[in-house]
Amino acid sequence: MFSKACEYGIKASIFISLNSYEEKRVSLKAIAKEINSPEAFTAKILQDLVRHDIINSVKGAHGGFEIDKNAISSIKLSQIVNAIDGDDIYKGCGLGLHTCDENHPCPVHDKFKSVRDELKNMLEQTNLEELALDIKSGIAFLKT
Amino acid sequence: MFSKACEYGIKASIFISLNSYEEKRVSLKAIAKEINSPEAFTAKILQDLVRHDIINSVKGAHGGFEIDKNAISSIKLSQIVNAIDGDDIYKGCGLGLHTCDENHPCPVHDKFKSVRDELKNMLEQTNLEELALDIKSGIAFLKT
DNA sequence: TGTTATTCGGATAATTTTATCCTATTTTAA
DNA sequence: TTAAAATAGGATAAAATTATCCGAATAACA
Ligand code: FES
Ligand code: FES
Repeated sequence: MFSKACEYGIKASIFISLNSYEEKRVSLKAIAKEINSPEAFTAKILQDLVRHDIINSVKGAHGGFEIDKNAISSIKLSQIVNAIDGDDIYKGCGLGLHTCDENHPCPVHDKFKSVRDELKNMLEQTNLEELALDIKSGIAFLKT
Repeated sequence: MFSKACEYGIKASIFISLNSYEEKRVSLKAIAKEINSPEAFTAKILQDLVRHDIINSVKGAHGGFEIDKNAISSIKLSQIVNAIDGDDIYKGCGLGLHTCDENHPCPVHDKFKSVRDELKNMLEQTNLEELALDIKSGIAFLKT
């Protein structure tokens, strides 16, 4: 459904949120360890999120990644997915036609569209805060 | 969402259905042309569907691919997706945890599960016949 | 019987995604 | 001023997916 890059991006963002609530920056190393991802690859993804202004990075000793505490509850999953995987998952045709087009639909268009729209709504309505709280309260986990 | 291989597999199956209703076998070449897919790659996918007993192949002159006319309405999209992409899309964790597990859920589990289940239901309830009919009646298309 | 049309299957290549490595840059603090 | 701790970013490699090529097997038919 999502790319590995996107999965890492989401998990990393959740972990960063968790720490940003406590004014703590987290290092790449700590993130990769926590979400069980390859370090260098994770670095690329974080850079991408920084460029998209979703997270913030601070270089040098005592640096790391953080998210504006006041922004956490307004950052939606859709922003992260968009930044990393683009909008294909929302707009693409289920059977790979060049574009999904009501006026030139593929055979699964109607059925596919409703699923895709539900996914879209889910991603647009879910914010980082609620996800982070589930980790904090111990009812959800970032790794197996 | 689906792999290219899966997209081709679905489109090919629809086109074969369409012809099987009229007792016509279709060649690899005709299929690839109709669904706008690379021929040799499509061949691999068709072989896969044959091995999974979803479609039937006949070698030699006047050979080609066909689907048992009486089976078309009972072949579900889910069978094709399963044959080609496996069941990850139904059962996998949205954030890539090793398994999706109610008792050890990732932060998006609940929200993701409902989308995934809707997708699953859609694929399990959609059969080849209805898709083929949409092509036949001209309200849907297999290529751009 | 031989030729032609076809699928099958193995080997290989191209592309994309995922992952690693190394150096440069920035910042803190001793 | 120097050392240490960190991110940035370019180059490269590994793995997975997508795509191509070619000979073998099979079946129809002249
Ligand atoms: S045209 Fe295929 S999903 Fe809309
Ligand atoms: S555990 Fe992640 S979707 Fe169920």
